[in-house]
Amino acid sequence: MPEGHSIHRLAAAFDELLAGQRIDVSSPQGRFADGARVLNGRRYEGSEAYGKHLFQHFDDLVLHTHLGLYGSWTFDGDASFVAPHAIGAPRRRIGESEELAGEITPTDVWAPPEPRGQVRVRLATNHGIADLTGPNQCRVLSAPETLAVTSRLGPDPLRADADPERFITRARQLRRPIGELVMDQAVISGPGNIYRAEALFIAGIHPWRPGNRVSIARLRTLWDVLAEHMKNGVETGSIVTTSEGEQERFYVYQRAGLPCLVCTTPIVLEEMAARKLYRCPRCQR
DNA sequence: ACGATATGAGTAT
DNA sequence: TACTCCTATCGTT
Repeated sequence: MPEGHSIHRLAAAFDELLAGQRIDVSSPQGRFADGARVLNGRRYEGSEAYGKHLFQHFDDLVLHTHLGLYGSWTFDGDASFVAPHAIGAPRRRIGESEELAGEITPTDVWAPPEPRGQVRVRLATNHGIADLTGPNQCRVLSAPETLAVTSRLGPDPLRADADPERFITRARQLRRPIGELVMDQAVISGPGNIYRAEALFIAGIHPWRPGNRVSIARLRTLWDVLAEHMKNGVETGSIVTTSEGEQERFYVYQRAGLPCLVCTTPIVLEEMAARKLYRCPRCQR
């Protein structure tokens, strides 16, 4: 899935492609027919990403989506729609994986493609489309309802308004393992299973250590590591947490049984709160 | 044709 | 801790 960095990329992409325009909103699959009718023809005012939540403002109404484990947005359009992209090469898909958009010729006459698979929502202009499949949240909210959602989220390291002290204070109050707290969106919003594993490794923290037994200094380091790597994820569109020169993308994620890149001890795979947890038994204390 | 899996999270027990 | 939701993909029969 899309961790927080993907959602921030989406917000930027939508601002660039749709802001200020009237949008044709439909639900090819039909499961969002009512919402699509309400939003259809409204002006796109802007996007906001908060943790893994995306809020898209259509006049006074908000399309709130959450991609869950396997949701994704797929883009297609003519050169004016897809070509310029503030955050790197145009991507056809933002979700489980991103692919480079195919070759686009300015002279192409573009026509909207048939929806592929279960498209819950299609946002369309004359120049392009964005199709949403597999979200675990997709609904229309008022502004106050939007605030009610974000007010339950912990600070998002990718947001300028994030307060790391809120994360540190909360973590220090809880006895649950720090590995669980990093995945708890009420404690810190945006990180998912990959950033969890990798940041705890880089910060040298044992995932099962209770939050209230991780020092303030190490929690601050953990926040900084998360912020640094998630920002890199926003810029590049992919998660790579290893240092330059390293062949692997990850230190521990999906490396069960393989030698730790730092100390060669085999990486351990366990289960934590029904999710896979990877750690180095020697580097993380 | 199945079945397992996935970068998530709410609700029930 | 388990079940539920949502979908595509890849491996195995």
